Amino acid sequence: MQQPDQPYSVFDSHCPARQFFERLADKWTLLIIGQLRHGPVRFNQLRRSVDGITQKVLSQTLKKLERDGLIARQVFATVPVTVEYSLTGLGCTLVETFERLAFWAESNIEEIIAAQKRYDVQQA
Amino acid sequence: MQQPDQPYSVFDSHCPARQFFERLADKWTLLIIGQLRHGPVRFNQLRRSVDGITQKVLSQTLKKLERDGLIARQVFATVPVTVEYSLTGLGCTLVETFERLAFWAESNIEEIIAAQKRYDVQQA
DNA sequence: CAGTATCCTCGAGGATACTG
DNA sequence: CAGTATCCTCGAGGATACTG
Repeated sequence: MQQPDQPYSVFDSHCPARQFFERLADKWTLLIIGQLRHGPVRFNQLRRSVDGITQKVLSQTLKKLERDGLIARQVFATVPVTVEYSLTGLGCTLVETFERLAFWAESNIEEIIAAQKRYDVQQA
Repeated sequence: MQQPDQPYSVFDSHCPARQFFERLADKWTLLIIGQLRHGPVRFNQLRRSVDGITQKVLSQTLKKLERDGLIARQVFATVPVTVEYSLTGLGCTLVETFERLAFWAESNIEEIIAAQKRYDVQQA
């Protein structure tokens, strides 16, 4: 028996976990998950709150996330129609990871900018 | 005073933290950070262990990470020359985040694949 | 060994217009 | 409101050859 408890590795490009890891590490996936962390949000609300995303890309990303079982899509028969997106149980388990990453980025950005300046001076 | 403790948000596209968040969420950055988590690694070792990465992209990504102050580059005057990459203190604080993300992907990939199958059947 | 230099592909994603 | 349809740009990143 070889590694019965961990058959999947994000370092192996043929591994399904790696495929999904690359999906997580895309421009919008985690930001959308993050916006849903406090409850359901409508399509255009999402579009406004995730600064810079276009309709098409938001629509595509939501569809992929729904397919992965991370978010749920619920349609309300109002006029005009309303659609709410929310996290599934699986999606919820990912939120903490998003929060850590976001918190890290927001906390350490100043130190990173300082490092970049040092580096650029050294190169010049 | 408005939000003195949290001037940066990853949801704002003009914010430096968002810029860096997008950098974190790229195809290779976190995988490289992850490979360095047990100590220094040489260039070609990295290339072999991060499955699928090319020389050029590895080189580019390492340079960016060094500029950000997340990794350190040390040259040894052997013949031929040897170069070791290692995490800085700042880089180390990011490793835990990588590990959580990798662990999440490896743990939940089967549930995700099952959700995808259900979705595809429903659509057909 | 640890890269750089060149050329090139290809698909993510932006812009814009339209719709049930 | 919540999308779809089309067209198009542009740059990440792959392939290959070369080098101190």
